[in-house]
Amino acid sequence: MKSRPSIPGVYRKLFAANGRQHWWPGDSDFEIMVGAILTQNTAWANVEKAIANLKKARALSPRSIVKAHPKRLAAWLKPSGYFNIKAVRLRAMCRWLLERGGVRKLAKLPTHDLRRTLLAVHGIGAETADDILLYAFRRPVFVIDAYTRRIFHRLGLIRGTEDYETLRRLFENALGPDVRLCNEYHALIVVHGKDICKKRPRCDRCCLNAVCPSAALPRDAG
DNA sequence: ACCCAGGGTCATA
DNA sequence: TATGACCATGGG
Repeated sequence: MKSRPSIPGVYRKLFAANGRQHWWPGDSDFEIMVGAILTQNTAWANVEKAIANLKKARALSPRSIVKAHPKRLAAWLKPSGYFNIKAVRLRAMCRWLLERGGVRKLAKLPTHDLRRTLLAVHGIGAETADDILLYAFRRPVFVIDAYTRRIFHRLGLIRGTEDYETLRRLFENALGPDVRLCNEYHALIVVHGKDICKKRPRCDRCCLNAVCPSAALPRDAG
């Protein structure tokens, strides 16, 4: 007898199987924001190398990045891929920080105002903005990523084609405004998402087996 | 030699 | 609104 999946129920399973993830990795709120840009469609291991380059050059600050030569900035970012584009995006984010008086001042804004101004920055889209809101500004925001869509589609809770805001509200309504919960939930999804509902899933070994309708099927029928 | 990774922008229909 | 091209490195 399987229990029906739910958004809070999936969290309990993920947490029970994997424990706390201690996210977001980074030594400062600014480093978290830099990581959020650099990790766009990019493996985190590559992002770490780029951030290490910035640290070694003592360039991990808004001022250093804005005044650095574009060519040199791109060179530091090289290991993270898309380095020309990310150099532009990183500069845009740092300019925004400086113009707005820094993280401390921005932290006074209500969440929806903070999101609006973040989304106005070139290179910051919905997911990156929410990464920054949740992990750098500690706002109760649920981040929707490709793993979230795939896993919850597989569980039969969503169609997977809903737009970003629709899914974000769905999750936030189901969870309530809980920073700790949003933080841990998204971290669990990203860190363990690769092993869940991937092609030819081993449903018998998946930690969501007990709540996954697809797990009862013989093969990959999802 | 593929395939993919903690997306976003821009052009086109 | 909704696809598609493009960006680019590193690990499996």
